[in-house]
Amino acid sequence: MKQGEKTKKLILDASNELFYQKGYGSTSFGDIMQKIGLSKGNITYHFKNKEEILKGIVDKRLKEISITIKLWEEQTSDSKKRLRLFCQMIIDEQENIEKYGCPLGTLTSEFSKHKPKLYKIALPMFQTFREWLAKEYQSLGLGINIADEKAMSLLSKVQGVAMVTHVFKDRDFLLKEIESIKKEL
Amino acid sequence: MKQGEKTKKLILDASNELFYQKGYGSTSFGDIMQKIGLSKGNITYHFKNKEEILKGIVDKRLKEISITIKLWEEQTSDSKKRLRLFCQMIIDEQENIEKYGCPLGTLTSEFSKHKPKLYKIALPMFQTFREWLAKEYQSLGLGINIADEKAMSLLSKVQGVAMVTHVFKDRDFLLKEIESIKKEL
DNA sequence: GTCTATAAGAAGATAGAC
DNA sequence: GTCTATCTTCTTATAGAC
Repeated sequence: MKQGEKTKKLILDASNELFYQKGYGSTSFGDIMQKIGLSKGNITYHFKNKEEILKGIVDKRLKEISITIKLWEEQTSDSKKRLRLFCQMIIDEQENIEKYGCPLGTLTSEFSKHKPKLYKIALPMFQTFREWLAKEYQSLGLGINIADEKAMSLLSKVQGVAMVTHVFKDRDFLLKEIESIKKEL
Repeated sequence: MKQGEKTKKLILDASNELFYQKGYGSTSFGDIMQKIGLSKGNITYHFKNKEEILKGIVDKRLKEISITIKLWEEQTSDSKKRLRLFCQMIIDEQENIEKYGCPLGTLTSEFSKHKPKLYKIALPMFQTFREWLAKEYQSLGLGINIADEKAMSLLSKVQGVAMVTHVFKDRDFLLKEIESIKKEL
């Protein structure tokens, strides 16, 4: 990898972490470049503007989501078990969720009210999960509409748990509630 | 009411609305004062700083929450019905929730990651509902710990619905899901 | 109490030296 | 490619006239 590509990747990784931990709006170019030990003037050599960084992050995350889903599908062909693997993700990430909330939910929420351009960039991450969940519910014999409703319902439950866990800093709640959601599947 | 008090109330009402619709961070003094047709230089005559406006809003909302709860308690002494009235609130506010999310959830989330001072100001609104829900679950014969868990669980479900409804702009989902939550109570 | 004008600071973005 | 310095814009907050 060339030096330029290397720095670009460093900026993306640092931004991804900071956008999650502090939020997009509260993360400045200074924060990002300080984290990787370069001067902040550098950032616009690698990215035209802040929005382009977000796009880079979403691309990166979408690829990671695809890989995660592929792993779940390789682990089992049982759709009910796959849905449980989806829920398990929240348990695996419990520490980060308690501290920072859901990485998808908090980012998308930050944009949904009044930043339509950024919202459109971030939304596909959510949609990917929604569509995959609906597909798995269809495999369980549900019609396409009901399957999508069930997908939304599961997304909703998991987002609620992440949100309340984060707001009340209560990881015990996360564990109990996710287990209960898994059982009800 | 004196003129000063009148203007102060106007600022609080306008801020309350804008903080909900645009978010706290994205609402400027200019936005607020433009909404009520006064010069923006005026604002610090009535409030020391932006944080004080937030405090005023939270005070106002806490009073409204108390009144709402009192109304629910007057409507029925059946705790299960009271819990359903809590859920019904989301249905009554469906239009706003679709557009702007939950007024409590989105505000608290905005602060929870990296603005601890503002977070502490906003949190009591959530706690009020949590404690009241737990009290009602206790009335249904549950022990104090289980009652609190059930309160968290209901808060979580409702927050999830509000969040997903807002992010996907899907009011139909809200209606179906809240009705389903009510039935399961 | 409200106005206009402005200070002070932060953030995104640009320019030119090295 | 990275640095330092600077520009511009926005926002909170202040000062003084009316």
